[in-house]
Amino acid sequence: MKDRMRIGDLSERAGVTQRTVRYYEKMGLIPPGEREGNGQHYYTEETVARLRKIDQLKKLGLSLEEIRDVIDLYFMDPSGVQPKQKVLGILRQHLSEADRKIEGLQQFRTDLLTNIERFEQWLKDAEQL
Amino acid sequence: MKDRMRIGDLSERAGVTQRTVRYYEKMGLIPPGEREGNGQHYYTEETVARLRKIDQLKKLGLSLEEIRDVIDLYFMDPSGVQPKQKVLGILRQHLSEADRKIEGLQQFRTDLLTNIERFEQWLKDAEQL
DNA sequence: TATAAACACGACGTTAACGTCATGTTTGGA
DNA sequence: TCCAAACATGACGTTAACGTCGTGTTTATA
Repeated sequence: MKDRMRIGDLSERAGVTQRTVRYYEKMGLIPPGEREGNGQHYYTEETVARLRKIDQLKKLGLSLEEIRDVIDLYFMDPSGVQPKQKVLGILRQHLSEADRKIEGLQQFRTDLLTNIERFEQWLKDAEQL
Repeated sequence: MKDRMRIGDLSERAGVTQRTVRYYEKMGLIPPGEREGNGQHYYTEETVARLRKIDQLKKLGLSLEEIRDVIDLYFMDPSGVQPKQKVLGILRQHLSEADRKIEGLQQFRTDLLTNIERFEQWLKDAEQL
């Protein structure tokens, strides 16, 4: 609930390791948060949300690189104007890829069901002996 | 169309590299095919089909390990009886995982669409200036 | 039969996404 | 103030799924 966590609290609240936080930081997935001259990094509540969103997207099969391309849209403040038309393109691309994957998975699902049924039937038949 | 290809033809027809063939062979995804004492491996038409099916499943996000668990079902001859009840379990598990992934992807798709619309609207508004 | 093309096999290289030390500095509580 | 707990950083390790090289044997063709 604080807006000045160190990496320990952050990682615990987000459910990731400190190594992961540092890795994502270096990869540009989350903003860095150094403070003063001491060297320790301080993070805010939004970073927790970012880490959780990243985790969600990962579970959908997106790579960190892909996530880096879209993550900002989830935390866009309506003030950062720019040639972000590019982002739109990326989004559309991800959209059609998602469509492809969904279609493929549904086909796979159907195949699995068919196989299961065939298999059960075959087991039943074998029992008759 | 031959049933006695060597690795060159096989890999070309299946659209994979020879290294991939050897790797899959070692991983147990395709049956080995040595012949005589010479050392060269000979493959059949079915192996081409297997390689293509493996490629399809890969594109759905299955790992080689997962594929190894189900690939035989696609090429099961109705004669190999055994405690393959286990296979049924694996199939069911894959089924529910596929369901989860589909659901997630659809949510992701919806999110993307929302973001795209919001973004386009925002661009339009900004143009009004 | 002489060779180039094809094949076999071992070993090291590569990318992604971190894990796991090792070592040195900073912070927070008794 | 002192010291254990927390943090920073660098470096090497790990898994998956192959790529790439080097070297040595087999096959096919002129």
